[in-house]
Amino acid sequence: MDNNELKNPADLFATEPPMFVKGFCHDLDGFGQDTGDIRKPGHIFASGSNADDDEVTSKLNASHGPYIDKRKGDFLMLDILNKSNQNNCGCDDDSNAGETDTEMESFGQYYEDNEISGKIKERKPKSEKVVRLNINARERRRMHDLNDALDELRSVIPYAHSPSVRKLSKIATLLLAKNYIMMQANALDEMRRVIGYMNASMPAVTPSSASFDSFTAFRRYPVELTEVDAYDEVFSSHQRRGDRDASGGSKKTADGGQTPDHLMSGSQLPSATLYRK
DNA sequence: TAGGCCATCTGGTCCT
DNA sequence: AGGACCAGATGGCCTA
Repeated sequence: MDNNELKNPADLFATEPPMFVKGFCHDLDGFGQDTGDIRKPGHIFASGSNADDDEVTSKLNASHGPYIDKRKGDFLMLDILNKSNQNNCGCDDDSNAGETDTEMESFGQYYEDNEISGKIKERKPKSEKVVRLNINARERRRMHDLNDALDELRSVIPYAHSPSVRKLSKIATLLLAKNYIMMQANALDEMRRVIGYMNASMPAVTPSSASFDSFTAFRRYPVELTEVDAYDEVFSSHQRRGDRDASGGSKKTADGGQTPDHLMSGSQLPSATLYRK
């Protein structure tokens, strides 16, 4: 695509190729192939490491509730842990391991009875449980922060913010953000050309030096457009993966909802990115 | 029911 | 040593 060509911003926003996605899609494909059988619903995995914690989480957040509910669950788990420590007179040694702390026992079952491939793991002291739970909590917090940042990014991306439209997935958010940045960069570039043209033909309307500096400043940070050729390959990869939206344009969802054309045309997004709630 | 998306746990690695 | 970051594994929810 000629970068100097005047474009409809919406079209550019929708069709610019996702440069960084190639490896990502490849990884996703590999992921699906490698673990597809394991991930089928109902599969019972021997480790059970997450199962026990998930069981607790499920009790706290019936039916995979909203994001915030999961956080409640996390904090509750830590509360239980703290209570456990209090019940143990605040002692932080391992001497109290395996005692009457039934709450701790219930959600920390993994640490007690974890079984992989028939091998019983040794019991871990409570201090290790505390360390592990703290690490888990930190990781959860880190991912929550990451998701918060993604939410902020979503909030500034011009897409359908209607409550009837499901929020963008993580990958869609990143792709659209990238396209939006490229669209803005191209718009600036085009404006710069127009101003240059006007400047040449009508010296009397020369823009102020200050505004012109902003364009030259922009040129110091040129947008890399040379890698966009990879898009076709990436896009076709999406199609190979069964992207039903590959034809682009609006589509009706099962309950009659309609996705925004400017987002779906070009189909750079994974399927089921946007649909009515 | 398969596949997409997600949250979470976990162990490893790197950095301070 | 502790925290941040990362990637793999797992299971749940939802949609087509």
